[in-house]
Amino acid sequence: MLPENAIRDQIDRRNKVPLYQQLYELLQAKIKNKEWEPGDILPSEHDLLDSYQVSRATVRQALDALVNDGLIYREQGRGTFVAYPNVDQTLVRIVSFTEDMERRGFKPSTKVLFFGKIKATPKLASQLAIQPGDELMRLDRLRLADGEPMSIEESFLVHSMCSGLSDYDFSENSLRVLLEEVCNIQLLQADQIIRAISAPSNIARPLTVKTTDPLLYIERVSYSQYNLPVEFLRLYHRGDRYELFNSLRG
Amino acid sequence: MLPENAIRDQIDRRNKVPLYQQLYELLQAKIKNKEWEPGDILPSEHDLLDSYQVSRATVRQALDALVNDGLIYREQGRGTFVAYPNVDQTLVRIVSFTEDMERRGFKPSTKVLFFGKIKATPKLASQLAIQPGDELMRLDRLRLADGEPMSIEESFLVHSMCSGLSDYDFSENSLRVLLEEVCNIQLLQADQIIRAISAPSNIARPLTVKTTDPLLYIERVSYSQYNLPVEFLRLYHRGDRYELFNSLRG
DNA sequence: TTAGTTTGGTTGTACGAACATTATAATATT
DNA sequence: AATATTATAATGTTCGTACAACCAAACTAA
Repeated sequence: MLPENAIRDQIDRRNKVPLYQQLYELLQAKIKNKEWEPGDILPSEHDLLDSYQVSRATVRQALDALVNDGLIYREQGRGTFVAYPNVDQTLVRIVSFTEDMERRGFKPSTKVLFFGKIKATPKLASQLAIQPGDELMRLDRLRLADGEPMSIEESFLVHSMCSGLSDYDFSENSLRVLLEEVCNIQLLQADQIIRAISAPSNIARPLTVKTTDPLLYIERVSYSQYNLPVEFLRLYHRGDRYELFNSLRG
Repeated sequence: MLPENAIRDQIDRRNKVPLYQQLYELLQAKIKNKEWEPGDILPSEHDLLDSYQVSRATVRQALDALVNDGLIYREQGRGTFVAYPNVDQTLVRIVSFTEDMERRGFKPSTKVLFFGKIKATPKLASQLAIQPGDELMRLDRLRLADGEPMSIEESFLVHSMCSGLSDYDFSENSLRVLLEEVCNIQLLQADQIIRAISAPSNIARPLTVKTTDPLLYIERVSYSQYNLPVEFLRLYHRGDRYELFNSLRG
């Protein structure tokens, strides 16, 4: 983290970003940077409003958002604590394969299977709100956990939004980080469909499974901060190794 | 809706339930009872605080919860509207098969495959926080959509919590409604795991699929209002007919 | 007619205050 | 020493207020 990128641990009242949003991001950063670890108690609401010079309502609004994200939990009479990341976030937020695997206790690695420009098919075009025939970047990656094939990701990116990506090594760099740093695009929202399918032969081979074996198949469309579709993703997860977890309310 | 069960459309300040929670439930009921339909504009926050005699903070807290549920959405400067139920709620809240299928445009029906008492296996016991050998009620149902097999549900209920259920017809009555009305148990929380599997032969037959066909398999533990595990559920959804949908944030 | 302006209504953000509920630690009582 | 009480501090709930940002419609002036 370079000093010029380092976020000052205070709220800028001239900034147009709402105070609770700024506070939310500051606290989120502290948790993500392991400054506060799971089980740690956060400063009390009173301490926080004192430190950041905002009202309690603002503090609580920021904390509410973190509770909603599952990053913290509150216990009346005791305090607010950093949550244990046992809850699988894959069905709540956009999580990188790397983060996902580390959460699950695997060592992730990646092998690029294909990278190049293609023309949009009608189906891709409609998902990405472009014209059939428009240029797309396609990136196929085999994802491994502890060296064993786990998933295949087929990414389709709207080329006009990210033409500068060709020079990078996608087996080392995170696509999301590159999108943000090179193209100034943040993927803030996504919609996805989850199905169970039989492994198609071209997928089965690199995954080292049989063509009849079940896969957890996900199609995802991700949207930028401007609410424009940027990426269409096909995920093929090995049914015998990969599972999703989530919580429901009544 | 019998008059004695009808919820009075007002807030009871002697009730220990928080005001925002009461208001949340009242508004939720109006939406679920189609009193307000998708696209309809809700009364403004000012109108609501006037009608229910609470503060704006309380109104907003109730509305926040509804937004979180995806039941309403807000547009600054315009108003608050009932959301279109295009979003699949199956990964957010506990949804009955009936409701799920109606959302998807199918006509649901049910065939009971098995109903009786069994002894808890070690695995079931650990999931339900009871002792191996303790009594469970088991209910296996084939779920059909437009008359075609869609899913199989295997329910395991802690017998000590719901001994009065034996007399009911589960092909006609909703298990959740019976649990609530007969046993006074509400399923407010659940954790589940989602996998892709090959259809086991005993499941494949009633689903009318081949044993190698992929299924979307879900294991769910549901908890009561007292936070005690009540039901363990195995769901086998036909991979060719059933899919899940959800949204992610960045 | 049309482009710009005003106005009223809506949600969004933010403040301060008060009391309720719960958990923990300190203190008093038996 | 064990138990009951009290004090304190934390989050939970609710109120009232104010202004900002935004939208739509009515209005005004070129």
